[in-house]
Amino acid sequence: MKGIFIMDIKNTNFDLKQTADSGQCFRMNQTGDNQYGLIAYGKYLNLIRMDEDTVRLGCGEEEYHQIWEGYFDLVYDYGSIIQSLLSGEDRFLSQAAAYGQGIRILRQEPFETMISFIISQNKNIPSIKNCIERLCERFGDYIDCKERPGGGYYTFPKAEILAGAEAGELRKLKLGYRDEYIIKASQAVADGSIDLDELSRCSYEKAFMKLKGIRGIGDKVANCIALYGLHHIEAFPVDVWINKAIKEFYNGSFDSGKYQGYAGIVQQYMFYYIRHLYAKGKGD
DNA sequence: ACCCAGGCCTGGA
DNA sequence: TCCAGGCATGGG
Repeated sequence: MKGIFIMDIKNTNFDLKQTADSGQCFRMNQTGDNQYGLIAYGKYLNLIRMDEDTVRLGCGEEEYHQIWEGYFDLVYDYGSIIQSLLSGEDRFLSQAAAYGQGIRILRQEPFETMISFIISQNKNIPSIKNCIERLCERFGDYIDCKERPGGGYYTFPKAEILAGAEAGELRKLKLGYRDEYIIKASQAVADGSIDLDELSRCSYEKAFMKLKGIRGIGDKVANCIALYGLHHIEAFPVDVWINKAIKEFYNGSFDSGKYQGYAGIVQQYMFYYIRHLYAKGKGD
């Protein structure tokens, strides 16, 4: 009844490298040539780039439809958005869209997204990844795994677990001053005073305000959680890189309202492209 | 040693 | 409303 545990996905706008390097997720890593491994929703998924527009997922059909099709937003048509950007008059955006046309906006677990982006503040991406792995090793569940190079892995911790963690324990994981932010946010989720599933169903504006009520979550982090965890694709996170792009290519002001309803996708192309423009010493 | 990182909070103009 | 400084720590 399970069938073969391989799913080939045909999609012209699904690039593993671009998605893994897009800064949305911190547990999708390259494991070989054209090969990536992802830990999410308590599972490990192997992904292989087969050719231009084919990705092979190491999962069965049931798991695919239950988790990964939504996770990678594969039913959504990114092609038409890219086409409109390519034919638009904004030169920077058309180049950005052309460069990052394989990026997808992920539907990550809301709680993991919330904690991950609380950690992200004032850190670079490699450092964020290291912190998250340490957090998972210390507070997540160990899962035995044969498909994964390196064997078993740790799931992202549950809110109830982190809610009961001690600040000192988190400090040992090099989370710095974010320790109390993480504990308080986890407690809010665990005791029900914030309902992340409800926030994914309500409006972006309401979700944004509710998230900002949590200590350690400001405009930028709230928008990241809204976009990558709650799939409010109108959210437009502004970080140091987006600011760089706005300063350099838009004379200091950019109106994301021109892309009503999908500004977050536009933001993602901008982020990925501006980082590429500034990248030094790394061929690609 | 130095500077910056997918920022946020507080306090003072 | 806007800005400066502090924050805990690792990566480059």
